[in-house]
Amino acid sequence: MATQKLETEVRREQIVQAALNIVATQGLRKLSVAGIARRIGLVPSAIYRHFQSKDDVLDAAIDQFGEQFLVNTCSLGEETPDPLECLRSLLRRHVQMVRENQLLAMPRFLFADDVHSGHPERKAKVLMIIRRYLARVGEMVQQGQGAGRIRADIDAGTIALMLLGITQQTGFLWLMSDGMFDVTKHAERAWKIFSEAIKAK
Amino acid sequence: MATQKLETEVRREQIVQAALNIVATQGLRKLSVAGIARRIGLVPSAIYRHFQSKDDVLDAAIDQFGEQFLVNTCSLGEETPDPLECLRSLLRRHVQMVRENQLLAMPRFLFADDVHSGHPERKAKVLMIIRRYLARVGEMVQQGQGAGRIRADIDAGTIALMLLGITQQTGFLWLMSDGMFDVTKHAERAWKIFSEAIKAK
DNA sequence: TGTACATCAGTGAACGCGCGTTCACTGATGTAC
DNA sequence: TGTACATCAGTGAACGCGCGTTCACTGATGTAC
Repeated sequence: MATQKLETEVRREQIVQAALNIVATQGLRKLSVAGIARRIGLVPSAIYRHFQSKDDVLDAAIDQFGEQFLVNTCSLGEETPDPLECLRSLLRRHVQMVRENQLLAMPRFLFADDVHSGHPERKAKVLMIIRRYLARVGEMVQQGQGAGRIRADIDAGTIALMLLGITQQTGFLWLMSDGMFDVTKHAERAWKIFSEAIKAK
Repeated sequence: MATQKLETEVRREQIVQAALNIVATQGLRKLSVAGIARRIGLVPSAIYRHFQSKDDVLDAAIDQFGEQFLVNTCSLGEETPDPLECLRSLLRRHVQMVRENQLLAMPRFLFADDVHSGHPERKAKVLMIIRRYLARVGEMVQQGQGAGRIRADIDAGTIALMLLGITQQTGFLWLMSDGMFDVTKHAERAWKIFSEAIKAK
């Protein structure tokens, strides 16, 4: 056979991305060393040239997911001046990630299995991703409250959680319907109700 | 050893309940025939006196979950006349189920693993549970719209989905925080924002 | 009331499959001289 | 420019563990006579 040789850095990226794709589309239980290897045209044992264990691959995949998930929360503040529009854009981008089957990885990491129990550090890692998201969204909300765009009598953390809730909901619907449900439309409707509720009068 | 003998009907209930508890508290991956047997003081092979396979146990556990989840949606209509109060009661009861670690079984069935892929009927079964929930809640909403208590310009299905979203959100927070987060308080806050948004003016 | 027998829940040893992991080996690439 | 050697990604066979499942056997319970 003799597959083309590539540097370990390249292979590591390929392996992590393959693992993340498998988790996002098929779930954590379907993640196998053999499956990862097949995706990038390698033999299972070749994975061990680049990672010590399957667990190490999983950890790297969670990190990778965190970056892909949080990248949007960083830049938005500068682009869009209006905090409400900012929240809306964030929701839209995450709904887009759902439609590209990227965001499903999160609940699959969370609810699947041994993210908990055997691996508390791993759970803490996922928790940190969510904390960063909530902190960033909370800042946006507080900016909006300071600017008189968002009702100041509602806890900013609650608003951040509810926005995450809408995103998670679209992921849930996308999964349940095998991509048939129009999650974009649902997200727009939910946003309409939600944004009217938090908008300053 | 010689454990006490019990009728197969009794054992079936014990097995299903044990399986459901394991899934709800530890996740689907931690569900093993040996684990189920240990919980009720049997030897693994004894399970096969009462079920043909582990898959059969899982199917029965999903059915059992569906009953426990939907039981509240049925009776509420008669007890509480006000549709808005009715929705609130339903949310409260489901938050209570979250706190008792019962409701976590749903996302764990859904996101865990082979509920999909290998077993389309199983996914359809979970889907049906959710459809029944949404249909029931949708009815309540429409009653509320007819009675002038809920805004009639919002799609009833969207409202039902958002209420489910709040419930799911509390489950997510409960899981992430290992039960430390005050999900009841969060649910009350979210309900306040949500109910104000859908209440007829 | 006592005996023989059928039924059936429970036991424990064993099997087999999937899968993560190891290990000796290969062969291409780059570097030293 | 050519040769020897070190490095290291890739290979394939093999191992071992976990776990679902099977099977022959046990022994308690209830019923027929």
